[in-house]
Amino acid sequence: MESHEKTSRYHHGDLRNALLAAALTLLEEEGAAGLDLRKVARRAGVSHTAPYRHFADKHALLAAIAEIGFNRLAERMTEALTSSPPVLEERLFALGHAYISFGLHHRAHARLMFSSFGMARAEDIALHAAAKRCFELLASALGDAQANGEIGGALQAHWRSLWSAMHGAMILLIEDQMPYVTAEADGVDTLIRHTIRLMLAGMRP
Amino acid sequence: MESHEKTSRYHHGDLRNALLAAALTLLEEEGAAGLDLRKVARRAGVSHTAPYRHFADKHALLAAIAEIGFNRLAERMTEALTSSPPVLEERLFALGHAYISFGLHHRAHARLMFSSFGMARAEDIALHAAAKRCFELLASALGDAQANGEIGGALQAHWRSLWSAMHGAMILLIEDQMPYVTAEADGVDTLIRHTIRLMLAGMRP
DNA sequence: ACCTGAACACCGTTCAAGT
DNA sequence: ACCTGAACACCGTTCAAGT
Repeated sequence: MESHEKTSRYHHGDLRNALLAAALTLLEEEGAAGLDLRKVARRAGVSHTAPYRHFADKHALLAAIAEIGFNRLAERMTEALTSSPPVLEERLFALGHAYISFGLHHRAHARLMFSSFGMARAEDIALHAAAKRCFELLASALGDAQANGEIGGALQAHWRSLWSAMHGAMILLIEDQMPYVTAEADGVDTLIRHTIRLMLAGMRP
Repeated sequence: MESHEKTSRYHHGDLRNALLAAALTLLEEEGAAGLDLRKVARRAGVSHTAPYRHFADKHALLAAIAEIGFNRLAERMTEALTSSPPVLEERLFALGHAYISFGLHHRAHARLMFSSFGMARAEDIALHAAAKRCFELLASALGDAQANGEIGGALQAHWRSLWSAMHGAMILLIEDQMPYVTAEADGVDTLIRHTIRLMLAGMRP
């Protein structure tokens, strides 16, 4: 009945969020290897068993971290879209750039998001929804373009191909496996734009 | 001086290879999670410290496994190329198909190969060379086509874009993150072919 | 309702010691 | 030259117990 409990607060304050924040910090600082449950708990100032009040197991913590990542990525992609000129190639470039630079700036987080701690996906509805929002931004950009008559053909097929290309570029760059392209913006932007141009050529009606 | 020691054999027989074989079996059977050094040693019938005679640490064992993977992948891609009609689209499809179906048939192995236990790459010359052979097959297919006048533009840029797309498709399929495309051959082949056609359209001189 | 401490079954790695 | 056993410093997870 009292209003001082509007957000769920525990002894600690809000341990669930404190744990997530600690985990995100560890991910930035030490990469995926640094992300163990005991270290996260230590960082949040609680015993190593406290997290089990808030997450069923380590997997559940990772899923929550991944969900946060997809929400942030969707934000970046939405921002990129609104501040881009209303030209198809530029819109796709903005989306691709947001996608890939998110990955390059948060490597461990991106790896975690796109690591199928797999079937978790089907069960974790919130995680699934967050991920879906990201790739639907790309789908709707293509959908608009098709409505305008700028591109023809099978929308879903186009979208899958383009997304594959953006995702592959991101992963190869993150893992340092794209030969002769360092993570510097110039080479990355060139790769994104070239890829989009190649594919748009095939999508013209 | 004697000839009975042409291949290095130990008490065990050839523990190094026995360990690699055990690791590959575990990878198939249990995925990356099953690949711990003690389990590998147990499977090979030696104590859990014996592997350290042959691999500096777990990382080194993983790198050797990755190298085997790239060698096998290069084989599959080479075979695909030789048994494909001498038409550019078909040659690229054969390469993409070999690449992606390797990944789908050996998910844990592929994940490991393309997980940058990263800077290891720069140091491990054999691993680096094995990986390079794979993506040079794609580069030379495009190079031939350009020599024939079938495609124009910047060869390296084309190659990076196409490889990104093939890689992204493989990863998304492996991780079950390509919505509405199951791992069944039909949907996968359609995706590969569509992607190649889109890009080839942009490469025409 | 939320958290702790001891405990269990594991890891990777090191190091003296065995043959 | 090749392998073993005990040991160390860790994990994730469970469970009785505390407030």
